[in-house]
Amino acid sequence: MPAGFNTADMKKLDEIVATRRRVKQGDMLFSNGDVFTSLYAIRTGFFKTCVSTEDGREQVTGFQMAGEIIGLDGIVTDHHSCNAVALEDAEVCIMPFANVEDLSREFPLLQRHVHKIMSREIVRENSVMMLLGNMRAEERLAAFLLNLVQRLHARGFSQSELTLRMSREEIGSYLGMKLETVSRAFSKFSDEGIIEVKQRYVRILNADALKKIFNPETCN
Amino acid sequence: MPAGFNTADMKKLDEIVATRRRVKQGDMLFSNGDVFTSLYAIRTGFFKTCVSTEDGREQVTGFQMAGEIIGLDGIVTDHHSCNAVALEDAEVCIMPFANVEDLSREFPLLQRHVHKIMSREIVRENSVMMLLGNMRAEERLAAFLLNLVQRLHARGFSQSELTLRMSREEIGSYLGMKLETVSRAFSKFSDEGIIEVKQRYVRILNADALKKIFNPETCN
DNA sequence: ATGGCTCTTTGATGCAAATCAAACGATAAT
DNA sequence: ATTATCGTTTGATTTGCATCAAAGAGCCAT
Repeated sequence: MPAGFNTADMKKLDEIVATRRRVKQGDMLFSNGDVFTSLYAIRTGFFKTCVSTEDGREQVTGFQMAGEIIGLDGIVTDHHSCNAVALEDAEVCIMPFANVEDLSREFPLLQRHVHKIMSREIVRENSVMMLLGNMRAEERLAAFLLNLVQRLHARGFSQSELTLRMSREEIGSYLGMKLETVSRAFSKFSDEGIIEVKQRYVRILNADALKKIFNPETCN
Repeated sequence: MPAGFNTADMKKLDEIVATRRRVKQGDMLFSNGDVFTSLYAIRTGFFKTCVSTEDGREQVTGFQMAGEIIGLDGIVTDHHSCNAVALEDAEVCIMPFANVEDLSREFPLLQRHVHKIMSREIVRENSVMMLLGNMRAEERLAAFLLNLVQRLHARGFSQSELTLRMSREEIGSYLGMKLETVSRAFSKFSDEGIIEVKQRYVRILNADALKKIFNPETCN
């Protein structure tokens, strides 16, 4: 929540975040076709969102962690168009969207906040399109790791160590590559001494090298 | 604009759409780094939006036509993160975002409308991610053509004929493939009698066949 | 018309990633 | 402990698309 509210305001704002829901690992918070009523703010845990075709192909559209908002896809049609799956036991705040809209009209700061969240998601997806459309396998994985660790660092975790919450297959689905290719890219980075990998544990030994792979120009 | 307003309201709402701007073919409406002040509603003409990396790779993130809104990317940072280029002479309504937000607080219907526009963009990008991550070249082109013609049809144009406003290279950039591959896919469809192509003119002869290519399951 | 653009098509070749396949490691169940 | 299961790694092979290359088509300016 953004700053700049007095205590009376805060009380009102707290209401939209009043009810919570626990989601067990592997369970869906919502799924394609569900009626949309609420946005969800992740309190703890880790989610993936994915869309799928009738013939069973699945595309992971994002990985979300504490503090991030999911469910925005449901606004346009009043129905969700993707699945949100907990990759570990999680807890979310349920924010009934009608309340969000009501309070947004009352509090310009909240309104602005909501708009920024949606815009941020649009911009994020733009850069995923760049990833999928223009980058090679290793560039994609480098970008993915840097993005993950940066978001974790912003939450107080290490900027060089992380434990992946998702499988190689899920990473591959997000990055538009097969699990074997993901695995090979991990091994390559490991061989080159850029990272240390042990299953889902990853330590970044040479962040600059990763950045250089992701974008050869920026870091000389 | 959504229905359901009285004339007094409409007058106010008209204000946010009061000023217009012409954009010549090839010119940019806004570009990466520009300060964000306004959304733009396309009145006439055709745009592409694209992001690019420092090393010059470009990804077209969308093609927009009359009635569609561009500029949403700028909200989150107050600066645009992509370029909007007119693919033909165009005219847009400038909608200062501060006004949009002010009036959204006053008119719930407008507020809802703005939210839906942003959500629609998120959902669209989700399906582009599916396209880029999971589909083969011909599936992508089939999906692209079907999407384009559907949007044109919704605007009163033919559901079987269209004139492309973008080059093979731009189509390729959007779909994550090279211009030669785009050209080959066009030729293949043409050889199979699914479409008729003459440069940028395309006539869809067998929409069902296109749908089947896009999604083998749905149409038996 | 003519030459000089740009865009498009088509062919030949190369390569990055997919696919196929098998072994390995970690975890959970008996 | 032993087996089964799932996720991961690694190797061999195939393939779809990229790349390289050149010719053709449309368009503009002179």
